[in-house]
Amino acid sequence: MSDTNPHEAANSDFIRDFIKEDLASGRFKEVRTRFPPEPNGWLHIGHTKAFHIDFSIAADFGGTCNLRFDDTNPEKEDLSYVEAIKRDIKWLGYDWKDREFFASDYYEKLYDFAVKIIHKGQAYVDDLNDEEIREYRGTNVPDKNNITLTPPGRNSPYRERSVEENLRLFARMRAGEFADGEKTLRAKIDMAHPNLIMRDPVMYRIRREPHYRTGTTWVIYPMYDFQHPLSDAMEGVTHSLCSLEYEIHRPLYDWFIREAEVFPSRQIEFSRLNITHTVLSKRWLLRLVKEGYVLGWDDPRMPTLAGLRRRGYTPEAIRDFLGRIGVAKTDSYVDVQLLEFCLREDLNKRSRRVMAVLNPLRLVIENWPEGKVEELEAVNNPEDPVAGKRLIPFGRELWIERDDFQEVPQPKYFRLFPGNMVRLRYGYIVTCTGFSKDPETGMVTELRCTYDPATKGGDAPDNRKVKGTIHWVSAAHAVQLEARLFDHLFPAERPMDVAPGIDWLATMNKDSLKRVSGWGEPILATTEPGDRFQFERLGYFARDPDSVDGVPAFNRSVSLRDTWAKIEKKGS
RNA sequence: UCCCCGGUUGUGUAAUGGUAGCACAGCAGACUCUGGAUCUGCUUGUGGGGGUUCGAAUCCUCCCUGGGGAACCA
Repeated sequence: MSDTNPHEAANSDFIRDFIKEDLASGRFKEVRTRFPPEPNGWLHIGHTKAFHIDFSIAADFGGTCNLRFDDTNPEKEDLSYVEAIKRDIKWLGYDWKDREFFASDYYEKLYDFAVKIIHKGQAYVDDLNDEEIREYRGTNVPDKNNITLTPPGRNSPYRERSVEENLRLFARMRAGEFADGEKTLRAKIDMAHPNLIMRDPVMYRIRREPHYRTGTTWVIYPMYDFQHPLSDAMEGVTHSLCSLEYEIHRPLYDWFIREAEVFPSRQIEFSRLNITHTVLSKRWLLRLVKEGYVLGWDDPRMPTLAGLRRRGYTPEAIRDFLGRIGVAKTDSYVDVQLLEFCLREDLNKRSRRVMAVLNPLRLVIENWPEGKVEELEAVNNPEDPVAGKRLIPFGRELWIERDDFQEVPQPKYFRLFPGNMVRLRYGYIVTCTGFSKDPETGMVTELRCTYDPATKGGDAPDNRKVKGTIHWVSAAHAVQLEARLFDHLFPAERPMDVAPGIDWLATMNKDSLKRVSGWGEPILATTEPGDRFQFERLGYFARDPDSVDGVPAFNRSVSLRDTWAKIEKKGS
């Protein structure tokens, strides 16, 4: 990708500073990074921060970034996730060229490294089961209430097996001579280490589970802590960038590199992305899907890349966002409004304008001849002259937005009310002469206006001030459409911070999707899924792949900035 | 409890011993055939105490406070 984002070019960050030091000191001669997704779920906006950092830093330093699937857990991984992840990364505009790797391709080499470490007397086969391991580690009761002490762990009774016995046992583990969970291979480090990660971590486990790539070739699988540093080293990764949760794993990362005597990759950690009104936890997102709170992983309300894409987000907007949020070690919560700002800014420049009415009210122009139709010229995009112009039909009966009429106008309201004049965008200036009401409900059913023939196109030859301009659609030519209006899935700014004892699902916005039926310009009948428009005065919309009974559906990607809404809110 | 890592306007992020800046949000105004866009201006910040220094967001120290960790997941 050609990176033109000024924000990331201009700013330095602590990772880039480290890299500059490493290059200056000669610790590394080049920069290689990697993005290591586990193929067990869909990519969301949080992951994009990680791979944006990996790819853009490599690009900044003239280096490369590998895509490596960290697929060492056969129980959760699947080829379909690999495909989805690749599709999403490509869509965002990042290119790993031919550097596509799989940790599962390294199984044989990793096994050899394990043997090497056993030879050095730094690993042993343990017969303890998972519960016993935890107990021996000295912390059988994880306690968030800070009551328990952390005693030093105790050595496993199998810790002092001879190298020969360990070698023999490990080979038998691989050969499938033991049941799942019966034995593990553990690094022999220090059971009294203050960092519990270092208390003889498990390197290999036995699991008779077919792997999506290696099938039933293996019954032992390497653990992340063992596999990751060695995979990095084998690929010559200089800077292994990951999120803060791995910070306490770094001593172990370095330990395996030292003991295996391989390329000294360096791990650097940064804080992961949080966004207000959004959850970015795989587990939470899975529950939303599984329990039907959303329509699927690609529901436009989801923070998944698939969801954002369907919602109408552009790769450019997301990349701009990623350049603006920065990189640091502070736990951060980025305002979702920044993401929305980036989208508006991008879409404002590039999307065609079109008129659509989503809450229709009939307007009749009393002095317009029955049956007469005129074609009026409209600008496709005032921000982009190249986008050209189009013709839209105008007639005696129009649909306008119900909100654009008030029987008794509130202060500062300058749209339609009895006696007031507004401009119909690209049409004529009209004056409201009356309206009808449903006697039962009190709802306004129809508006009547007269038009001024001298104002064709919307220009007032006498320079009279017309404060309001409203959008409209000719009723005789209107195309029916469905608009899907979204609100945050979570009303709380920080939905993950739920009070103890409260199920976060109970805090969800029950009304985050509104489907409304409306009318649009004729051109909207010929759109394709994925097409993006600005519906003037309403927001940016993207045509959804889905449609009901041939009525095209449009997702509101983001609303327009709405100054009036603020005025209205203050007035109430 | 122990170990690790953080705390700069509402939010995010710069300043690497020398004028605390930028963006979003917010507020006010200008302009406008989208109450859009654009433009202008404004408010708000170095968690606290002590120390080093001519000078501290930055270095030292104590405290306060937030996050992470104790999987045969990654």
